[in-house]
Amino acid sequence: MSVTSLPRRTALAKSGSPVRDARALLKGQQTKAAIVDAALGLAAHIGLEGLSIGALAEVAHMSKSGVFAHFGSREELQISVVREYHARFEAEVFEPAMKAARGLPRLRALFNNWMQRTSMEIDSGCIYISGAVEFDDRPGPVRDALASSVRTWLAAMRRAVVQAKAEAHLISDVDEDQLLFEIHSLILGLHYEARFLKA
Amino acid sequence: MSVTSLPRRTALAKSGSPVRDARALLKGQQTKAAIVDAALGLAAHIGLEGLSIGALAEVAHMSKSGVFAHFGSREELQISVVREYHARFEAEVFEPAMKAARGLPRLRALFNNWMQRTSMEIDSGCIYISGAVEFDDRPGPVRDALASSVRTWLAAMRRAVVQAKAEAHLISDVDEDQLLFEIHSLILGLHYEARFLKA
DNA sequence: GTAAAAATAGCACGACCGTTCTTTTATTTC
DNA sequence: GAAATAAAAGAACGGTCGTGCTATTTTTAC
Repeated sequence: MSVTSLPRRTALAKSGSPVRDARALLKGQQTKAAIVDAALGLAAHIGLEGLSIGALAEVAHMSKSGVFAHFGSREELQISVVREYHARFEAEVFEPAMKAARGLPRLRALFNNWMQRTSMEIDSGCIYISGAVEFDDRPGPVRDALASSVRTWLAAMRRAVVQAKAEAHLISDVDEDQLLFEIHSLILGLHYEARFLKA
Repeated sequence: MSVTSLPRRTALAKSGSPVRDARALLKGQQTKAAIVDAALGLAAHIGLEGLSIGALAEVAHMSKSGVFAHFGSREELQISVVREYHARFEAEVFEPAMKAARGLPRLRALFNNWMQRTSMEIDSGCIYISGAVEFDDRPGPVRDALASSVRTWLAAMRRAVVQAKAEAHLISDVDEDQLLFEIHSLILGLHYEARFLKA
């Protein structure tokens, strides 16, 4: 079995002996992370709505009920996927750009990272985009989690625009919200062309 | 029954008495048109993938098999919906704009009609956008029909840009494809904000 | 009006879905 | 080690799906 060969990740547990807490995750948490990882890969291709527990179980080499037990409902699984996507997006797009100087350099870094990620997602898809289409008419916790993540990211992007304007790196009468909207739109256009109209 | 109160549409039949041909569609064609109409309304909300024959039958007040018989497969139904959407898009966005003067006026008219339709689709959705997300990883005749329709429309939009440049309504060094891309992107941004991030 | 043909309904199928419950296995605690 | 506990599997449920087959009804043709 390859489970024991997985890298042990440390984490703070809510209670219990501090000895274990400092060493590794419980086995359950470990496989749960592996399931979410597989689910994210699957959802990126076929969408959050297309994500089925049966297909996920097959990919994860587990039984349906084994997978299910970790989440309690399909909705909770979808939310876990959204949260994981959010974390990776932040780590890959947001955080590296924070090393750039405040103002236009940082705004450029953010946009470049965003574009680069979108380009690399050509064969996997962005769940902020596919999820928006799938859940724009479907209220509920999944949509809420999705919208919350997107709004968090757009707010970060907006801060960068405001700062660039404050640093006088942008002409003074630029409309922050309009610029943010146009940046976002270009990403959506890139995604559409690359994913759907490719070749 | 309201079927007889539907507007009778004339059409060329493949054979048979010319007397009937000039008067009305066969009953079958009539209800098929009604089914496609209902299917389009349904697909606009829940997507082409979410469109199920059972749900459609309920909306159309028919049996599943009654609906199914008109298409022979779910795929054929989806393609019919795409074609119907294409026809309406053309009639609503493209054709009225052709009355505007060639060049920038016509380009503006096209863009305005496009924007207006997108705005009115806030509570129904655009299947050129939702379909792109649903089928970007799913090759087949539905994707082909969808991509063909979108490409036809984008090509028309591009012609308008080229003409506007030829009429010297645009500065001479504008890149037609880049402008087309930016126009398309703005529509996608509008759709995203209005449908998903609303309120 | 009657016969041919088309349209629709009814029913059943196998497949997959999310979920629940029970049993077995693996892990942790002492 | 053994006992306690967590994790995973297995089987079954009711439901919906697309689709095929066979009647029945409605529409067309003469």
